Amino acid sequence: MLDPKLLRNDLQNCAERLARRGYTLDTALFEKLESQRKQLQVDTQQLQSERNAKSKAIGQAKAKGEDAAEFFAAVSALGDRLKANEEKLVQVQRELNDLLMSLPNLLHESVPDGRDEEDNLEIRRWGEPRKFDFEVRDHVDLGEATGLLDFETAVKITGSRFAVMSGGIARLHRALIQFMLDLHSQEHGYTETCVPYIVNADSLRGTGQLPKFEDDLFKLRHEHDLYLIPTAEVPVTNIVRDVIVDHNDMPRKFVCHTPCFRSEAGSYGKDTRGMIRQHQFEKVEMVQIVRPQDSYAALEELTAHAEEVLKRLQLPYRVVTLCAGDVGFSSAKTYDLEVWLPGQQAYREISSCSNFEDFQARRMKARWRNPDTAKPELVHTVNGSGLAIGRTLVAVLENYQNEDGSIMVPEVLKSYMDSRRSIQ
RNA sequence: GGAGAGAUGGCUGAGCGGUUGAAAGCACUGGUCUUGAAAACCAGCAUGGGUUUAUAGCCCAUCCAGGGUUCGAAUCCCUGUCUCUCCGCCA
Repeated sequence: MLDPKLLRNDLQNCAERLARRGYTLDTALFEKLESQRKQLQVDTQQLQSERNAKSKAIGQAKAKGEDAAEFFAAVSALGDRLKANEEKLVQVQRELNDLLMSLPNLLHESVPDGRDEEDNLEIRRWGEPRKFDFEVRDHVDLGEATGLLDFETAVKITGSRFAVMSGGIARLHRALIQFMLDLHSQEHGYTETCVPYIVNADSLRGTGQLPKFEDDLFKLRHEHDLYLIPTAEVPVTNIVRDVIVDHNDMPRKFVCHTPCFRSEAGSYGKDTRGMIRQHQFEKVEMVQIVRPQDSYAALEELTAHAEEVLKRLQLPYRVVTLCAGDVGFSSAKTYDLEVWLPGQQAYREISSCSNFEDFQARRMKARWRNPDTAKPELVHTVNGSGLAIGRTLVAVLENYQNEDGSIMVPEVLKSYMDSRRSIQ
């Protein structure tokens, strides 16, 4: 959520900054609701103040044993007006809050202009795509060749956009999870965390998936509003919801492996082949809770942590800064890591690292006590995938393939794979 | 699933329907004392919002959440959520 005070004091500027994203802020509506709110709130509080004063006088009169009858009528008369005012105020505040909750974050000034992913800015590349002296296969063909990746059976069990892995590929999949958790927890200073995969609506509002993106979620049939998590970001970041974090504990750094569930509504016909876009996939996520002044350094650090995974796996990748039109709803700035996929002859997203500044923190009331002011202030939240397991698996299969369809095991994974050298 | 008990400030924990935003303790901050520290003593110390140039004042709200009773609710009533104890079931 944006700072309501900023919107009130500098509405035009906010509207211009939101326009960079392609978002049109209805300034007239905001101003109308805001002026109504102001009038109603001032009036209501004035009436409350009168009521309090008179009720207090009754109490004092009674304490002295005096007759308080004369006050009674005066206070009763206030009652109806007060109630009517309060009801209107609540209504306007609700409308204002709905509007506020639907506004995306303001972008950091370093975010490049642009409309969509075509305009994203590549900032660096690492690794040379391997030259193959045979015709490369994509991961679907490789999975078929080894018989260890089965989409048809998954369709029978559940439906489209699921996969069944077995044998060496299932093992490789698990090895990737272990490797990433170990790297981030042992070398990058993150606390390994295990969280619920089902969350309530408050948590989803906190990180920004609700109220706008309910269609992207799997909602459970249950007496309460519960959802499968679309990313570990939701449960992990909400650890600090309604919490005042001790400044000595900052930054808090969490690494967490979870499955992720996404309905992929609106991506019909997109990436229908293979494991790139599934309703269920595993991900290792990094989340940092930091002081505001540290959040951009944290974003660089966390992005480097994600890159380190690709470097150790010897997978070529590039880093792009998302342009204004492509940055997600809650983010102020996002770097995407894109891994080289020989089967597609393209770089494909494998990690997304974002600084949300105080946008999520304001929704979550996640704060820290600033020792300089002694006041609770909003934290900044930063997170990123480190990495998406399914897509990393795809990248390993395609980059490490042999002519006979077997797969070499990356050096860093051998210790997680009983020293196996290849999968076939 | 059944039966009880409970939810109060950063934490622990008092609180006959009427100056209670809330005792006390801990923690924290400042001060006195001390060569320094500790101890002791003194003082301060909730959050959100409105108004405002203002982190000054003034005002409003907040004792799990939402309703209700009342001139007035932390305190009474209803509903929900969560926690704890016992029983049942269970990986």
